[in-house]
Amino acid sequence: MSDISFTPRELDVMSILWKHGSGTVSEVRDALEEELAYTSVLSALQVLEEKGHVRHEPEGRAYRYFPTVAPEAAGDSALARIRDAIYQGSAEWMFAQLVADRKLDRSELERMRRLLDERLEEEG
Amino acid sequence: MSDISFTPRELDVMSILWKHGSGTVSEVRDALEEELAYTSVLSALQVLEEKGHVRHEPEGRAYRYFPTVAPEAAGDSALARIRDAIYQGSAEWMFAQLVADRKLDRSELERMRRLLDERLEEEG
DNA sequence: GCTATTCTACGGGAGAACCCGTAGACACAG
DNA sequence: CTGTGTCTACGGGTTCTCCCGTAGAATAGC
Repeated sequence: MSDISFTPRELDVMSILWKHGSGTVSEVRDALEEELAYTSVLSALQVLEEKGHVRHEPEGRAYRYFPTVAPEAAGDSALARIRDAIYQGSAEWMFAQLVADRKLDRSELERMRRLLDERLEEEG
Repeated sequence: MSDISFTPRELDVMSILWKHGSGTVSEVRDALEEELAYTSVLSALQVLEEKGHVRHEPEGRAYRYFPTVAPEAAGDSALARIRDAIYQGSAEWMFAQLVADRKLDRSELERMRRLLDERLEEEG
């Protein structure tokens, strides 16, 4: 499996691109929580492009950047890493942690159960 | 909440300590997949200690290192980070990814549902 | 006692990550 | 034409990460 991973700052930037679908340097910069210099954000995007996680198209005088990696792919990678390293390979244990979160309300939990039921059905 | 995070190598080391409860430099070194020099492993542990993720006790001539952070705490941090950055804050979406994993067998899925049911009960 | 082995402490080098300033291209306003 | 503003390219400085060699202390073996 392609191992997709990001540095903390790269993840910040990718998160914004995933959220908005795409972004120019200025848009990413504005969406970023921390205030970085324009060129810092540009650098981050150029590095991400070098690594193949992002591509760009000219738009007017500027570039518009698009993610080339789906969040699901990045998520799979990240979750597998956590499962193996922190939960010793136990998806169930990780799941238990997830479900233990007090912030989850009843409707969310019910939708989760529904997802699980559907998954169990297709399992046969 | 305290934001716990590890570099890739640090995570390798912590994973071993969590798995075995504790470890000397040699033990960690032996358990590591990649073959590192003895002093490389020592360095990693010393850095982890500096950061407060690990402590040590003398044992015979050597030091025995103990994690000071529970895997659950690290897991919570890591999962929250993934949820917010990759799944745009949606625990449900992340959950769907988790459950979609084809490698999960029926009994695992059923135990997950049981956990979910218990959680729903205590939700009232 | 003497040697070999097994530790830790220390320091440093290579490379990645991170951040930014400057230079130059381009467009637009006046 | 002449600023003024916005954009990318480029390069460099700083810090972190990662890895390891050497030095020296302590122990074990003989």
